[in-house]
Amino acid sequence: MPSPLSTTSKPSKGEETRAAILDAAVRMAATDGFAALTIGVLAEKTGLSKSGLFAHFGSKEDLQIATLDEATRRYNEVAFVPALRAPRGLKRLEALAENWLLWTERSQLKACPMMAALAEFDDQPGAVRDALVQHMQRMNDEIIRAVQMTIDAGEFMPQTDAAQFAFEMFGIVATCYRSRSLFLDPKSNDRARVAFRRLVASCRASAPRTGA
Amino acid sequence: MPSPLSTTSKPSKGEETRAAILDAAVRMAATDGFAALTIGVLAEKTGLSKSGLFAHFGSKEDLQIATLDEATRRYNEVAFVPALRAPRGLKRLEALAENWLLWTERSQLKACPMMAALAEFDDQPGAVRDALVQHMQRMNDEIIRAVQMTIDAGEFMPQTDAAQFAFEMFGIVATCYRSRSLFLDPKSNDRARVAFRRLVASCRASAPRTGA
DNA sequence: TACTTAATAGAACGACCGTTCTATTATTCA
DNA sequence: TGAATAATAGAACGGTCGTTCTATTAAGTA
Repeated sequence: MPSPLSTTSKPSKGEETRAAILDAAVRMAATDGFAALTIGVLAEKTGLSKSGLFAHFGSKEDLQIATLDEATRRYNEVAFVPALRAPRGLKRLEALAENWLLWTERSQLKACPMMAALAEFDDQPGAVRDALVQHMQRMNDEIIRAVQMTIDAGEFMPQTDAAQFAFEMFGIVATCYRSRSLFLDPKSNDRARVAFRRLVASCRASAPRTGA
Repeated sequence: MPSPLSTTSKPSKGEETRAAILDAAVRMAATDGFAALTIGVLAEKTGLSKSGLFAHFGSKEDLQIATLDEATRRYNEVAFVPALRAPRGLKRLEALAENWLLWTERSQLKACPMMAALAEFDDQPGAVRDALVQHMQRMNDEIIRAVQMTIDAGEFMPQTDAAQFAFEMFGIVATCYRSRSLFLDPKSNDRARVAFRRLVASCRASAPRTGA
């Protein structure tokens, strides 16, 4: 039995195909939603047999969770970690927002798999929902930390409610994604940026300028 | 053949059961999502046979659209129309926001069926998605109208972007619903109200006060 | 009340679902 | 290279899906 967790050393054949499956799964969840993520279709798309694919995961539920984990890993890789290169405070907060808005196209995904998961599992109890809540909770906590740093840096007013800020920032990004997929509105990104600037302005320590 | 559209005159037996089916369908879509809205389960829940229920709708797709229409009808009945009793301008806009936040519990629904539909159909082409886009477009237009009235009343700055306001207001409400179902956060409503006040404040014609 | 039509039940369909079992083919490692 | 083991294929399962057909019961109407 190979080590279940992917190590940095040479990947075995099984680990390679598993990675290929998850790649297809993430792309598929983003495009068609988790409901369309059936084992039969996924097997066809990866050139495997149903049972061959199934053997990599003990159950459909495990496959869904693994897909969720992989999507989170990619978000961290292309959006969160790069934003940490920005200096603590408002600069970093802005980088977090911008990277969050753009991470799907940077990952060549048609939509955000996390948002798709949110939509389909937020009211359906089970292990998938639990995993999802944990991922989103962690993301939310990271935003709160970044806001707190901005307060500590003196760029936001000390009475700024960090959790409230995270709530609103999440809403702006989520609505941007929805506006893209539902209304196909090319102005979605700019709308989100205007909203974010408005939110930031209302928390600024110095006299907030009302943007255009 | 009875008249397909429900009239105000005496309802026939068929119309009665159809209404009962749609009532169960809306409640079920809100609670478990549209994916769980299968004909078998719905038949069981209404005490009908599968084929008996099916006969009321030509197809599953028609059932989904009818469920969407019914949900919209109820939203208009308990949220939109009552808000029109408030005087044009900011008062009405605030009533729209508050009623939008509270319409599901006033309708005894566990969640918002429209938000559930948004999540599951926003990227899946078909007649259901088309109907959904139309409903949401209409809602959005109504908000834009209300914002424009607020501008005309001199309560918002003339350069206020009404479409941008609608975008952000939609995001606030949507995130509130998600925060309720995903994080089960009892503070969700208050968070949404704070966000809405912030949005309103940034558009006020007189000097905007930065709320708590 | 009789007749027409609407409303519903029941059985069956092909398709796909997730899952299990067994067999066969690759890969790994001594 | 050869033995142990991992990776995959293929067939089959019971279950549920949406849908269709035919028969039966209920409702509306002259």
